[in-house]
Amino acid sequence: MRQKITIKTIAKELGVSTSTVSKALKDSHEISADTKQKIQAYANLYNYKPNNLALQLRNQKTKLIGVILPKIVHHFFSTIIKGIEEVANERGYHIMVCFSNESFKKEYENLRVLSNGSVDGLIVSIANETMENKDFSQFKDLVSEEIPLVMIDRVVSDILCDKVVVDDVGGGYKATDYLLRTGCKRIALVTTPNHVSVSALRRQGYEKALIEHYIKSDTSIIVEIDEEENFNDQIAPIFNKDIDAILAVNEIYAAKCIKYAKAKGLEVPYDISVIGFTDGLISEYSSPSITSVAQHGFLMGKQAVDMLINHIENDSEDYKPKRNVISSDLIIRESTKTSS
Amino acid sequence: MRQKITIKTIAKELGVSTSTVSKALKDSHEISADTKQKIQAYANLYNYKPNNLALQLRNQKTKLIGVILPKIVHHFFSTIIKGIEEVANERGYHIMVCFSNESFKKEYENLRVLSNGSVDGLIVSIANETMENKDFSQFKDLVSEEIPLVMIDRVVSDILCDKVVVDDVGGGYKATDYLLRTGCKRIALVTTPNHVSVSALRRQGYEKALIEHYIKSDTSIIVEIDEEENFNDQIAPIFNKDIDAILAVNEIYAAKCIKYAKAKGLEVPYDISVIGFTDGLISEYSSPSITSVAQHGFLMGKQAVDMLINHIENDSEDYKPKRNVISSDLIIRESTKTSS
DNA sequence: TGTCAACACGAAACCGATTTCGTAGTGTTA
DNA sequence: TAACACTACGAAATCGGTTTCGTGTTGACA
Repeated sequence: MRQKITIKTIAKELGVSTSTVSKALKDSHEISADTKQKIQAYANLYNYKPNNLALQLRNQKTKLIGVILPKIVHHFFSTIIKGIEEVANERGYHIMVCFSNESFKKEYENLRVLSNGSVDGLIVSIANETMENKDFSQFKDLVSEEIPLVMIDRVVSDILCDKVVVDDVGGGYKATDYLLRTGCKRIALVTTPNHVSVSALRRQGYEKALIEHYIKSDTSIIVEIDEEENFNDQIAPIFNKDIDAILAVNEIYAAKCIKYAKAKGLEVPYDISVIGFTDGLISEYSSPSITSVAQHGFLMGKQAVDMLINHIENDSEDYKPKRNVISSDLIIRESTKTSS
Repeated sequence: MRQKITIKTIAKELGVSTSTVSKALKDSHEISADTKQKIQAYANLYNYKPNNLALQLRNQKTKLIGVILPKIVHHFFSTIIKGIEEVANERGYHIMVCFSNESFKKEYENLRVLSNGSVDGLIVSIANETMENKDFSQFKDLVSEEIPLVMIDRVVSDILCDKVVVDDVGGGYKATDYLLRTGCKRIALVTTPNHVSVSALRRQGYEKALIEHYIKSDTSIIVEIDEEENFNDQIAPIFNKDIDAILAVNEIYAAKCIKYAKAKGLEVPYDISVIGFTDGLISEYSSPSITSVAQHGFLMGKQAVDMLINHIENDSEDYKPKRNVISSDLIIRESTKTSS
């Protein structure tokens, strides 16, 4: 990079001290109008910009927020980022984004680097691998170092920090309840293995709704997809079980189920209703469009960063962790019958 | 934040100088084994981490790359980010992500902040608004300040920096050519206003293919969507023009066209073929799945960051700008006939 | 004419590291 | 014993700003 112009350069060039330059650029009353004018003109001419690093070091704050998410090519997570970035910008912050790719090691590495003073606070959604091996020590370290932290979506309860979560139980409940109210009797559940905490919660909601309608949940129509490659082989069995509806824990599963049903000659929603989670582009634009549980990632991002910045800028000794729950709503489209 | 432990703390506590501590922590031969052991043990015990800001200021490099994109909730751009982040991490960098939301002002603001020494280099895809008003002065400033810059996807030719672009002309050509080869005769184009540079290029490819097949392009079957709200009203006219295929400049337009065609009782692809751009989730999971032009955003991100870091780490005086073109491929799915 | 306040500016400390250079103390050698 | 090398460490400069405090000059007032 070319020789940057600094306060020192200006001071030397104009034969004044660095303090004078600094004050003049801030329009301090201590400096005479003449000198100010001269310094400001010079600074403008040579396009002087104060070095951010120096300011950050001096002020002991970076106005930067670290964000660590499991993945990015995903509607829910990208809307979260959008929400975070929007509010962060409004409040004068920028964001550093990292991805764990669901890997414990990469998450650990990112946390390590970002907690070295690079950022004023962190927003994290935990990687699946970390959820499985249950090693949360690095998060506990953050808390004990008093680095402001907000956990979103995938959270663990014994870490004392702010949290924003989706009401996944409620979402599962609402979807299942809606299917039952529109006349469905046997609702299959297409989900992921249970260690994925959000799936487990959605399943709870599903089971809760069934119970309320006096229906026994039947594990033979619940599929836990382990490898996405042979998705169709894994869901095939439930189609022989007289089902008239499917609740899928994400929109890709929902779309795949619809495709499979069509291939089997079933018509959606007349022969079979389908509801997915994650109200993304697939749900909106496929045909039939898919009824789905919206999780409001945008709102989640906004709330998370608001809590974080409040924490950062509030230097009272003891901060009481808050927990926000974002309710999930059912967006009704063409893949379900209308309530009658 | 709690009182952080610094080199100074350690030095005072152990009664040595800061230089000794610094050297001991780097295992310098200048320090006796005894002293080293003592200092390292102390640092470990109190979980000392060197302050990143101080290091960045000292080393005059941040190991940070600024990324400014028009939007995030979009398959193409999110894959670009993924590509950038992956290679950046491999090479020891992190990324700061900002979004312009297609706004000139926000782009300008982001550029201003990031070029203050916060990052070692920038990757930018220009906002639509900037494309329209053609004010690229801030980019020229970056170049003259010798801040490494890579422009991706939406680029302007008279800025002397590295570039990575998609072969949009080729993509438009390949798609149109394929439609013609599979028996389509009248291919409508559903596009955006022409100032969006990528749309203009895709249209060039479309027209080139028509010419090669001795077909005159007919503006009555070309629609420039201006407001997405009444999309259907805008495309309705072309359906009365005997068309047997549609080339849409993005996957949302393609999906909406398919939906509209279905509603009109047309069957895809037997009555009408459809091809979109951006090979995202919609194309893959809707039914019928949509034949589309893949733009390889992942690859684009990887190449961009590679060029950028090469530039950053190569301090030879004159850097010659490079320009990579990523070829776009046709992914054939169910919304088009098979070639026979 | 002496006193004092206001003005305009500079010196120096500071943020947290790294690194160059200097030096006290010890041991070796002629 | 004088000269010298080596070990182990510290002082100080540096990165680029901000901020506190001190000070020389001026003018007003008694």
